[in-house]
Amino acid sequence: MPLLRPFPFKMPESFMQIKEILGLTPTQQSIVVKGWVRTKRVSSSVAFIAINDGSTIHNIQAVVSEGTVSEETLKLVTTGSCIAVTGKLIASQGQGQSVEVEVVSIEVYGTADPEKYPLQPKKHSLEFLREIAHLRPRTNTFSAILRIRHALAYAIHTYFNNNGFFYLHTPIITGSDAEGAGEMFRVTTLDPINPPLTEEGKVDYKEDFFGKETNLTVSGQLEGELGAMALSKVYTFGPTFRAENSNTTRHLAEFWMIEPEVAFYELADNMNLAEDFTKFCIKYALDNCADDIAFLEKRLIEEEKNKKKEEQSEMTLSEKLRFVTENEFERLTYTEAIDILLNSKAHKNGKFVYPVEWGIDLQSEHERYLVEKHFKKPVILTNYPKDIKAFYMKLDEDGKTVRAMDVLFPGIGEIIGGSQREDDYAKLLQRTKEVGIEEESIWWYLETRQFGSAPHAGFGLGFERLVLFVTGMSNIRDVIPFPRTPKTAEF
RNA sequence: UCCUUCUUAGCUCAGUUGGUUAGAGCACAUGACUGUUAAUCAUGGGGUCCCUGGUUCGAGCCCAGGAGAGGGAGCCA
Repeated sequence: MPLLRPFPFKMPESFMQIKEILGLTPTQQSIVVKGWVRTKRVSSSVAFIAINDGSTIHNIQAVVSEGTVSEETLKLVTTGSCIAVTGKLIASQGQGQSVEVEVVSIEVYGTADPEKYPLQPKKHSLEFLREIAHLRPRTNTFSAILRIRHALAYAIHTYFNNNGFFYLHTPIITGSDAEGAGEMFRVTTLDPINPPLTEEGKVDYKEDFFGKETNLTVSGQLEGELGAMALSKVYTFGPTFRAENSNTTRHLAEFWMIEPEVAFYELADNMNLAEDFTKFCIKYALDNCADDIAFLEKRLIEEEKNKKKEEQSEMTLSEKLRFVTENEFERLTYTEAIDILLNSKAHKNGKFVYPVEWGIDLQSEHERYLVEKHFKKPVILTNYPKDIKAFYMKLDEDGKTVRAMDVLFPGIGEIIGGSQREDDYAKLLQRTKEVGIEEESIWWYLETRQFGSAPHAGFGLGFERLVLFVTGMSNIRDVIPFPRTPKTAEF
């Protein structure tokens, strides 16, 4: 990413980041480098210090000639310590970097006892790094992931802004559990030992902070729809919470979700939006995070060497990303997908653990077969049976299926779930009753269908699943700085 | 929540049918080396074998219970 400064303001050299310094032409200009020491190599007359400040995957090399820095100071410069180096920017005599800093002086901001500092210059397992999440951003792998995560967040806002969407801030504390998207986290200020009770002996939430039961949101969609009924094109991008006891590489208790909602969009428009949007974001990362993606790609190739041949992927990370941006997503209905599965060799040979028939909720093995074996690219499945989908999805003419769509990605599974929403008041009311949602709890949602109702559609994208795909990582706990999962809320 | 695998040095792991003083690589420390690229070479220090209980003359290894972690599944984004 090029650094864009809005006004003609020259950064003082003492505040330049390493990314910027590495791009300068060396003219022996004086320079200050501030960052954390990655490695130090000492020989009798010269020492080399590799410094990183997180602005780029690349380190800058500081060269200390004999006699310039006291031995006591140099001794404090260890892996993990934080230093400020003052010196001259010169062309490097060695291979591997074009510029380096000829050191005049070093100030040690913070030492790091090498006997105790856990991140020593060697390979560490991702499991170990998860235990030291407060330090793992200092590794190449995690700094690369965090920079890509940032770039994707920026790309998301850019895409929507460029396409006439407004960023709508939906509430994080919610009084409705209407969507039924999952178990919720209770929000309360009541005394858990001695709560106020009703006459029937139940907890009296009228006494609670909000005067009713409240939870952390599982989705901003319903409020997003309210916004779309006024601003036409809106999106949310915020934290979302699920109290499900899921222990998988694809689920978090706290994650970030993007939910566009658009008035006058029907299912086909929604699919176009989902495809165009994901392609834009991935392309943005490819164009702007080339160094970080190249680093992660190299890391993956190393990792795959230890795998069996059949488990190794056919494409490198960047090939996989380019493949997605350059090919059409395959679009088919649920019913067509069931036919493909029924006619598959896997089904005929009894390879599927779960049986296939019209009406089932597709299992991971079925989705994987469609995406990874049959089509070998992202797939959009539409028009699912109404019984396995949410109450707010628009009923098809046949009365059996709804205008739902799931976007399935290789390796990740469902990355997007969306639908055209039911805009007919009577039908929506009917569905809420069928599913057992109390009318009073979402009166405000139902009312939008009575006052100027309009066809509209939207979807939800799990941000971490997108980051997972772009970084090529395999565990969702490694693409969020501080993961929240069952039994884990450290840091 | 279910299935399954694992837990031995700071990290990654080996440890034979139960048998003396538990090993390796990396990391770290010290020394050597005139420019290194996670430098190289030499030497050295470093252990609650996850916890509790049991079997046994004897347990890192066998048994029971517990805790934590990984992978898969379900639920989903």
